[in-house]
Amino acid sequence: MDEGMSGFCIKASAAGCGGGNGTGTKCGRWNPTTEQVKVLTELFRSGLRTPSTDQIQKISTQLSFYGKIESKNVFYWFQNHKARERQKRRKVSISVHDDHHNHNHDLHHHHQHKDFIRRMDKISSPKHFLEVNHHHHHHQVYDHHQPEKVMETLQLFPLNSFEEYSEPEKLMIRSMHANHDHHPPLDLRLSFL
Amino acid sequence: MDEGMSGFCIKASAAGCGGGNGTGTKCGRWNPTTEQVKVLTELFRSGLRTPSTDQIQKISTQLSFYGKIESKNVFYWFQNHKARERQKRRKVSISVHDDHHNHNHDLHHHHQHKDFIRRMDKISSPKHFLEVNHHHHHHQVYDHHQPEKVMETLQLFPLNSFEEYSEPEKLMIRSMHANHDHHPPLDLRLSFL
DNA sequence: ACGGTATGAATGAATG
DNA sequence: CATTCATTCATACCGT
Repeated sequence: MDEGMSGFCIKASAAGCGGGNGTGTKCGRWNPTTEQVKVLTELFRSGLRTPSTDQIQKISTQLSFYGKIESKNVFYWFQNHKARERQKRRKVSISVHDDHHNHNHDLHHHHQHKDFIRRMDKISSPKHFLEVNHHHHHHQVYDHHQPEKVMETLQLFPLNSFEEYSEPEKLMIRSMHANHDHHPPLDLRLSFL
Repeated sequence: MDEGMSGFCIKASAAGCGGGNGTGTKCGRWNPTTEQVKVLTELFRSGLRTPSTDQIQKISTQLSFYGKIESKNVFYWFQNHKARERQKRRKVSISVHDDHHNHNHDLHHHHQHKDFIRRMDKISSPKHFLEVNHHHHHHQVYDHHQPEKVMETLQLFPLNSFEEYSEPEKLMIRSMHANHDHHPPLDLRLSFL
């Protein structure tokens, strides 16, 4: 897995890194070698989560033996790894329960995939509050319109209201949910917000 | 990383993966049904761009009626959809009708709000040897569990003196631990078990 | 069979 | 530390 799964992500795009590092590494973005990842992972597994500046420097120095690397890469690596690890731990696998799933009332379209039942526990989704953006013009022009409330209420199937329910799973939902917008009962369909 | 890939179901023996369905659907990757895509697209169209965790879970639960799906799929779907839309939008916007006036938009939203980020400054480049000379008390920066001993002090490589000059790169935007009179307990040599 | 394209998944890099 | 953006990798799928 991880890098081990293949270990060929070495993309040598000779795009003038100018760096002058003889390794012909791509400059755009650090591409860790398998060895580097291995070591980093090992350190992480050992319990290191937020290395100090000194540690970061040392680590990157050592890792530079395997290829181009900068301290900030190490820094980011740990940040990301930690964050994603946690994120992963907080997934709620819901579709594992096969109640009456014979959902084949689909229309006769092209190809229909019957791939099911498999417990691929992986990361899940991040959480955040409603970020009904405030039209702050960033350097991007997306998020054109965030409807105040996406009221679609796409009632497509026998909705199962599971508002604040937490299955006996390991819902690690550390709810930072301060207060949802005082949603009274909230009909919980596909109408969010 | 551990969280890297998912447990691919390369061996669709009898577990999930459809168990020899005629379509030979591979389990490795979520393949949304047309209904799922339809709903997702509808939601997107209605303005939803970055669903919160709650929303993601609700959506995926609802969509599971149509077939196997997990929260992460929904998460990724929105991420990708948003990103690609932006990317496409960008391609079209590039040089498209720049009001031939060359607006001198001198000011950009360049955040020069960096102030106390100097710590990462030096981090940008690997230093010489590891100068493990600092003594200090213990102040673990490790999150929770800190293996009493994480070090094996396994010298992997010849501690070369690699001096990578740091280019005028941005400095890390982040204040590392303010005072570090004390250095981490680790004696920082790369080590792994 | 390929080759291109659409898109799911992963992750480096930021920013607040 | 949480969340988001961008880029890339890996596949599924479709056309020729």
